[in-house]
Amino acid sequence: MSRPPRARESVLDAFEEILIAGGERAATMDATARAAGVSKGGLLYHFASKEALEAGLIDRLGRLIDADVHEISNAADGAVAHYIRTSVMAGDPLDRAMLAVSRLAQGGSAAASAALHDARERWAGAVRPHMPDEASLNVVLLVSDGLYFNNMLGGAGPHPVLQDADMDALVALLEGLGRG
Amino acid sequence: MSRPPRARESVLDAFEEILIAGGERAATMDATARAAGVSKGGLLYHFASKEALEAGLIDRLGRLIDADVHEISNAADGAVAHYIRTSVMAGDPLDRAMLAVSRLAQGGSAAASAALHDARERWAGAVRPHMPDEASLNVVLLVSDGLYFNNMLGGAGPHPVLQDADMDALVALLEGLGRG
DNA sequence: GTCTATAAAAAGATAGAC
DNA sequence: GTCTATCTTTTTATAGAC
Repeated sequence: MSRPPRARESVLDAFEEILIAGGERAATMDATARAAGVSKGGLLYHFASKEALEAGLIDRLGRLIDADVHEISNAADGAVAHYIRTSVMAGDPLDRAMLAVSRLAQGGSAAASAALHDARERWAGAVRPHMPDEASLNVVLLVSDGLYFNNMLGGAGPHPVLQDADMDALVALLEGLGRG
Repeated sequence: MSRPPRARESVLDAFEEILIAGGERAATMDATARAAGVSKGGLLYHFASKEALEAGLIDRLGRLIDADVHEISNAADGAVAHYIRTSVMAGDPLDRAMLAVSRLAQGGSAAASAALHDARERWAGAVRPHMPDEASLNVVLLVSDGLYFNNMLGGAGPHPVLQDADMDALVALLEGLGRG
């Protein structure tokens, strides 16, 4: 249980934010250092290379997924509802890490792709016990992926993909699938 | 009906390919020119800036979407089945353009994001007449988005998201939704 | 741990020859 | 239409002071 240095976490936060807002191209060491309020040299003390910086972010995602999978399995409102409703961005640490690591995956990072694949398998494991068959499970997983996809493409659209009422109807429909 | 110069199309093909394989960062003017077999100066004759190159690719996507929306509406195997089955990458020109423009959208290109939002709305328009309500329509759209999302994250996984049999079961389930 | 200074390579773009 | 040469800025990374 090593508590990571404050500056290190600030750098990771800044890197994450720039990846989300501007993509891999915008997320340079320089821009990250500036946003984190440290010098380039300061950043390089904590992360000796760009690759190390990316690895740090991927590690952070892994820790957040651990907590989330546990939460889904114990959700009071039901695993499916909880899983689907939290697939639309609320801006919490997991959402942000997912988005940022997705950007890295798009940039060709094999480690980032592997981390996302791994996350998806662990979510599948948490939801599977609540579904009658694999086809229904696939619908739930793919709808969640679809929500992430829309979040990922950014708020460029005039309105969110789903209104609150649409989300309620969607969850009801998917839970119907869950009851066989 | 202007037929675009061969070299221009080669440049667009190369840019698309590099975006898909390596992301926005890898898709430099230099790399694109090299892959297209022209010099940087040659590329810049056809596309005067990086922005113009991206706009060229977005235009290409728009033309392919036109054709696809028409095809979905007239699909012999049913709109839903056709839409869902073609959401998983076959490597055809539309798949490639979608993937490449998604990379640009991730990089913060507002034009790319707008083009993808527009495509989604047009697909919704083509599928809506075949669904009993908006909740069912949303499931179909989101499953399609989810399939694209998984394609987008690349073949890093040990196996595709869906086996053939899983796809058949998925389509059957979604068509059940379509029948109310 | 954090900084400045600097190197080495790569980026987008211009100019002008052919 | 396509090329080479060149300019400017940005990017990653190193070296070494504090």
